[in-house]
Amino acid sequence: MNDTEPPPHGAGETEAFELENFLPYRLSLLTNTVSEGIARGYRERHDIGVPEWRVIAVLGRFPGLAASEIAERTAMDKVTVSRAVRRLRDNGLLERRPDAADRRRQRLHLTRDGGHEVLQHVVPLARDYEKRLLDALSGKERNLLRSMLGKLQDRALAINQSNGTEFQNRGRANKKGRE
Amino acid sequence: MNDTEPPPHGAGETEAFELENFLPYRLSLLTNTVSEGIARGYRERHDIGVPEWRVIAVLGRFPGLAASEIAERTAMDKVTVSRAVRRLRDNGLLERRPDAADRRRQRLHLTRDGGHEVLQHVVPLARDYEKRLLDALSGKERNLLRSMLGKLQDRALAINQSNGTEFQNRGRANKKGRE
DNA sequence: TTATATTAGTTACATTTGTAACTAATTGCA
DNA sequence: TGCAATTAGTTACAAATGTAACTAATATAA
Repeated sequence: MNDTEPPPHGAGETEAFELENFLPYRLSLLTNTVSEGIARGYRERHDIGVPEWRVIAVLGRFPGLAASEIAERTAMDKVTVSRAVRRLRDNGLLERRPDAADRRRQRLHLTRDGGHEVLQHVVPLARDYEKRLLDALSGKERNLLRSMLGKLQDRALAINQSNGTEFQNRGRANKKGRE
Repeated sequence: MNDTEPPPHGAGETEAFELENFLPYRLSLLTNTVSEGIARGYRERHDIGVPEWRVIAVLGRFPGLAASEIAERTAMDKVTVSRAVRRLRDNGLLERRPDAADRRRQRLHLTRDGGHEVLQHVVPLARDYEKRLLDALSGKERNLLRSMLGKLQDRALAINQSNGTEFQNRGRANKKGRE
């Protein structure tokens, strides 16, 4: 009905680049689908987004981290963390405690009736989603997937570093060290 | 130096949720790293972003698609496509031709000296990045990866549909069909 | 010490992105 | 026909995000 068949391959054309089979594109699709699916479990109920969820998750495991340490661990940049922390504080999900040794630094803790409650509600949802997702794979595949994702992540970082002048997927929190 | 060891496992705590081993988180990290790495190849040189690149890639393979059809094929929503098309037009990378049969619709084509040029420059970059990335895996792993990503994508869509009322990862272009 | 550089965290501004509402054209059907 | 529902695409507004600039505190070293 429309002239939508693959192209006549005129002259010296770039031969058929298939976006739908392009790994980065497929990764992006999958990530979006999965993130959306999980976010739906907490977004409205708890009025938080992905950055807030990550902060909560990390603080659940490592209470007392400072914002900059969260940024390091979550690969979010410090502004994103700062904003997430503010929202969480505004909603009573976490509190700050001044660091005795360094007055720039604020140690962060989930509140018992706020952050911990959310954590205990969301963690099972997240785990359940992950489990249901991984049920699409065999046990052998699951192991291989983890291993491959690790290799790909390492490689991607290596490529990016070898390419551009310098780059950090927020692997380090701050924009220091440049030139 | 800081009190950052895993928690004392107090009372009925949610036991150690490890964000860094959570599949959706790892997918998100990898996607961001890869997207950034590729985008650096065209962002500044051609003044386009990911949505524009996708539109160009799809039009390279399927010349004459309308914006709504691009939205279907790329899983972007129609507003994103509309904006990308406008920018590309503003920069002379593509042109519209009215559809004879349906005057709402505009058939889109890359310009020979604009869009095609970008396409022919960026496609090799993209392919090269993908190749370098996949070099981290064995041939067997590469095949398995593709197959697993397919299974996971299908499963994720299935989960999302079974969960929320309704959902489409822009798998369909418009927000029709709702109630 | 005291000047300089670094770090933690926030604020300001510009861009991007999503949702909803809108216009114009087409389709369905009474 | 002709009127309601649908579709293509755009616009308007709000929320999210990134970059740079900033304040305050600490570390470095002359």
